[in-house]
Amino acid sequence: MDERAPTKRQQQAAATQEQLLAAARDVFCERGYQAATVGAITSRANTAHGTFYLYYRNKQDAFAAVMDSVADELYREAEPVGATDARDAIEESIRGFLEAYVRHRRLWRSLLEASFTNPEIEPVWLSLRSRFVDRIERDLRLLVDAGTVRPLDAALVANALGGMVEWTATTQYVLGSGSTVERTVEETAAALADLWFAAVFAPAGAPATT
Amino acid sequence: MDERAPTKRQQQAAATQEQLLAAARDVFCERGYQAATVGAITSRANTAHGTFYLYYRNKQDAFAAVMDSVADELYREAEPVGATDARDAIEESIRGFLEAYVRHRRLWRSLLEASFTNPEIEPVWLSLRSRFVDRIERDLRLLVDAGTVRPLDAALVANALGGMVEWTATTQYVLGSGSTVERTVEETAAALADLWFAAVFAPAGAPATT
Amino acid sequence: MDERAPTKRQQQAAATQEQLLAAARDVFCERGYQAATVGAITSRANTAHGTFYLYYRNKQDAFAAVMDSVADELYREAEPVGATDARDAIEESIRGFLEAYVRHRRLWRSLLEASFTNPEIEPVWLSLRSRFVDRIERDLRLLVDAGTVRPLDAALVANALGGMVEWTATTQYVLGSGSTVERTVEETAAALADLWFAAVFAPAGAPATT
Amino acid sequence: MDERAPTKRQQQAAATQEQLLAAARDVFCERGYQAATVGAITSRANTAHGTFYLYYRNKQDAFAAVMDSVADELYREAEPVGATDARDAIEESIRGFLEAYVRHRRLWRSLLEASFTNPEIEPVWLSLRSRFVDRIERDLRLLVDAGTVRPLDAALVANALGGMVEWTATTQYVLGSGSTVERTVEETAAALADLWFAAVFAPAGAPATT
DNA sequence: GATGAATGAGTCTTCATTCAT
DNA sequence: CATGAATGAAGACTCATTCAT
Repeated sequence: MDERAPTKRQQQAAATQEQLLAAARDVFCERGYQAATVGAITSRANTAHGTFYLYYRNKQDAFAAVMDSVADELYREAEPVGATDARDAIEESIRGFLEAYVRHRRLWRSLLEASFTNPEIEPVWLSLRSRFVDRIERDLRLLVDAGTVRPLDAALVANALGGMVEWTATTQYVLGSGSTVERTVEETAAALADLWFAAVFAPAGAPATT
Repeated sequence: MDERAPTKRQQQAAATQEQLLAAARDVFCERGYQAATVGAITSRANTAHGTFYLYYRNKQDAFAAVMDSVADELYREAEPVGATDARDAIEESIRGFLEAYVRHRRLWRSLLEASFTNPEIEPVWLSLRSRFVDRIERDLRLLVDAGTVRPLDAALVANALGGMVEWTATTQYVLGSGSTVERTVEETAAALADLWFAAVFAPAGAPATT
Repeated sequence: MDERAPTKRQQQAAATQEQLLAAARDVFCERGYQAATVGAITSRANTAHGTFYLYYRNKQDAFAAVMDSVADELYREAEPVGATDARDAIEESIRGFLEAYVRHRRLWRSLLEASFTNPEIEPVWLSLRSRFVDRIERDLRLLVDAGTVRPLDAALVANALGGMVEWTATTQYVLGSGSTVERTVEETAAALADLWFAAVFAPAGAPATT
Repeated sequence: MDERAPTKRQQQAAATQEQLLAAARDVFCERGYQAATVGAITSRANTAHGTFYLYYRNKQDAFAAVMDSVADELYREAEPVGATDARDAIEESIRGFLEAYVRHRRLWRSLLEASFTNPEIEPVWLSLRSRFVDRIERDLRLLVDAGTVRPLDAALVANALGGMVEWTATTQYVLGSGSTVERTVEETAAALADLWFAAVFAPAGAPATT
């Protein structure tokens, strides 16, 4: 009976929730987590204040919902399809990530803010992050198992290299404008890919110690 | 009049300021930035509430003072004296950094929180960070100029490698316990040094593309 | 049209109202008056929120209905049938009252709470109470008219003695556990009957002034 | 140093607290417990909203303070000095109590309301009440020990007789005007004293059972 | 220099009630 | 009859900052 018929009321309700979600995303982008208020969200969504609490338990809950709704975009996995070359695949992948990151920089900033401010948000962030890191780890493991690269602590290395990219993006594109290195996404992707490739595909033996 | 011999009052004042600074450090460690209150600081310092404002303009200012007072410890530069080997020098340097980082993890967390929450704190963090990154950049530049390593965008690479270490430390030691990779400082330092060395000292030509 | 034969809809409606009433009783018992919410009642009754307002004007109204529905149980009049002895009759009556009181202590508590909080409930409580007090008054009046006891202000005395029993029950069985006197219902009934009997059947003349 | 000199600031602080206490008493009288708001209290006290929280943890705390400050008046112990006659002493005592009760009827009502609404207030009420009941119990025990009256369960009887007076006062003077018996304090005191005296000083043996 | 009393803006959250469907 | 989405008023509490003493 309730299978196939989104009642008019259900539609309206869904629309309301949608409005709230969109409003929340906007407000979190503009103000960050702390400075965002439920009032700002509802007034932008053109709903009554109390309506917010019909759909979200509290600000935190709404924030988690927002992050969830953009998770795919945030860590668009830029699957390096068709790249015949490992190095190109890496660069392409990094560039895709950086582009997605830049596109949502405000939201990223809010997520980091929320995670550091509010311990209950941390898991949200970590799970988002692990989608990215886990894929790296998996790929590394394959390379190691195939003997293509020297033995590596896959989990640690994935976290380190993923962190390198993530943190470079953060320092360059999220934090205080121009406070650090200023490079285009292209340049940055190329340089990071270079480092990444060199780090992973280095010859096994203790490298020549200059 | 204020040349020689600190007046008794001046001594008193210095002592008071010292108490406030110590109290502030403790409180920021325990509660983080947002959750820290001026009241908590003054009551731990055994001073009146208003006294705080004699020495610091506001919470932010006190936080900056705290971070400044521990800056050297935070980024102890573990100058790899006597290391004859580049690889050893890198590992030693990274280990020193990680150790300092772990020792002050609470304060680091507060600093990150404060930076993301409060734009005015960002410069404090960036300047702290640049003490570390700048040294890396300088060293890289020497290597590049000497032709020891392939040409590199020193600023970008320094930021990336520094970020790799910093962010690995953050995810492993600062964030929600056990949420990610768990390795000892030793293990982590070794793995990071390996990556770092490989990344920097890779042969110049486009490496063999698997 | 609505003479005979309750329509199916009417039966449905009656059932719904019954569910709401039962749910309301449970919720008032568990939470008291203030803390009870319409939402808690409807969700326990498995009805929509709005349905509540089809049958009750508001929370107050539902509460009155609940109290009305249990009125007989609350002040079960333990008509002391067959008691040949006045004293026994009194004790039996008191015991019956205390037992009923204890059985419904939660609801009593709610009623008192509601009466003190909400002036409109007072009449509900007073009318419930008067069922009890009025019977005492009537009996007293009979005794006075028959010359069996000394002249008494029947209304006042009935209120006083009734209140003695009622309030003893409240302090012993309704309020904060163990905060006052702790006696079994038996013991309490016996002692109260003793006082009651002595108070009513005292010799007329100014009693011996010790 | 802080022995004998109420600083000007301390005086002002004390005055502020005094204003808040008086304002709170007024507001609780007028609106009852639930309906009283911190805002109403501070605006009547001509202080900022936050000032309230300098002196009281919350509404409950302020209420307890109010009740404490009028405790003596509430249960003025009308020590029946110079009464040569037990009966007169009882009546005088009861009258004193009723007068105090009537004088503060609004506050009593609030206290009952608060006790039933708010479990944490119960102890406040019970301790106030016990000042009254305990004295009765003590006196009863003396009479029993002296053999002047028949053996009685002093605690229970004190609670019952005290409750009789208290509850008569409540029903007659506190609850909905004119809803029950209407008698002057004089009349009520006389009747209650009569009952009390008869109940306590009844002859030991099971009295003639009509 | 130090004190600490006073300020008051700012936000979340609950819930009785209504009404379009 | 029943539903349940939407409303919006109402209030408690915190805390950075000031300033008279």
